[in-house]
Amino acid sequence: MKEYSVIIVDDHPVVREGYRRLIDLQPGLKIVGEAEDARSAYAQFRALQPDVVVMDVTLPGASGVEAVRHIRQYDDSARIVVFTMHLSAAFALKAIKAGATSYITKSSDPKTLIEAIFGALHGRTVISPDVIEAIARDRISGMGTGLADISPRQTEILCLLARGWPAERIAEELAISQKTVRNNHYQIKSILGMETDAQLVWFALETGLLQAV
Amino acid sequence: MKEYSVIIVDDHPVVREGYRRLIDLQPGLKIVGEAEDARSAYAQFRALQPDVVVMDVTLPGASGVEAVRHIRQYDDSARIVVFTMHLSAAFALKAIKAGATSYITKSSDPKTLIEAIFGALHGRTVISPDVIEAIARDRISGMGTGLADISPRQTEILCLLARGWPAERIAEELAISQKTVRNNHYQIKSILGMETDAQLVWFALETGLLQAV
DNA sequence: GAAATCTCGGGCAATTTGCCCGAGACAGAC
DNA sequence: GTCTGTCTCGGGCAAATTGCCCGAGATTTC
Repeated sequence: MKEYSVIIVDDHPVVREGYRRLIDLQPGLKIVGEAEDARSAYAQFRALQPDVVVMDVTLPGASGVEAVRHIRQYDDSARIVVFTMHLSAAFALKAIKAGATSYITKSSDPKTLIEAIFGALHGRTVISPDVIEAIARDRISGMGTGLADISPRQTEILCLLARGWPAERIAEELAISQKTVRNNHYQIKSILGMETDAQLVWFALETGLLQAV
Repeated sequence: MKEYSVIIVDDHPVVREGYRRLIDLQPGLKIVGEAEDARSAYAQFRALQPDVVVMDVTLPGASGVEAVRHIRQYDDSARIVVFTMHLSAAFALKAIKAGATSYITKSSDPKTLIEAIFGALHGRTVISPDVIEAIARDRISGMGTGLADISPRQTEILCLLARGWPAERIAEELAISQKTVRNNHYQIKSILGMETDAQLVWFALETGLLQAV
């Protein structure tokens, strides 16, 4: 039986231990390397050329989604299983768009992860059921994530607004007038159907535009 | 050598697998039960009377901090090691106040967790170094969490504001006038030194007043 | 080259914020 | 008992912001 090589990427040591029990003990799979951030994940991939990468997308420093994109740019045939705690449709879609083969949540049954890994080896995409449900729910109630409804510039402004920046500082940062920032602020709330600024923060959090510390 | 019993509480199966490798393989410790939410953690504790509980505080449904309090109410001598991904001074202080014996982050070296468990058996409190640092930083730059500076009523209002509720709805909910809500809104921002409402959300998130999904 | 979209901002009424005030309730101190 | 402090609740009012409409120039799309 051929043994496939896996590298695991997660910033929490205890989770990496968990992978060892789940993956390394699985006949046919072998963990050949591990990384705890995006940079070293990429380095490990180049050095070890594993058959599959299993990675979280919330990593210290650079985003895991960036790491996925980066790895796929280097090797278009790379198989990447994203394994994360975030049960968010938008997050999942972002990861898939960036080139992830599969997207599984940490609340899933361990065998779902194993199936996803073997699936990935054959190029199959596996999305865990809870995420599928989240995506469906999202589509039904309100037309996608909403992120698609606002322009790139507005997304940029939303990002800063949600970070808590005052209009004045955003205007400086983007070199536009405060009035424009305010107009966009209003437009964004209006398009997304939000009543308060606090809701904008939650929206940014849910769509993965921003990450909670 | 006496073998101590441990129950583990975490909503992510892979993390529970990690515990198994870290704790169960450790001479002197044995995992006798596991739970994936606050309710069943309490039930398991009553049923199994373990020497130590190792638990995350972000659980589906009821907060883990509540679970800690609940368990300690049932058995004041319970030893509880909180093991979580949240590197937040306020979060840690809340857990300790609720009765946790130790507070360790998931980014810590696994042996820190093991030390904390053995420490807990002897009633010693262990706080992981990164959290200690966060607490110190917090104390230095700006007098504690800030939560102590606003009144209970204001905390209540902050909570709703940060959830994204409009003033109107808060007024209804609390049966007070919109004007009072607005006045408090202003006072809260003023006392905490925040400029925008979005910052309030982040504050509530950091202090553990609210939890990101 | 016409239509659509994005970006940028002006204008203006309606609302909210920022900041100050006072009153009633309720605690603990003296 | 009274006194003082703090909490809660809201009025008032100028200054600032929001909500909503508008138009112009730049780009993209068909």
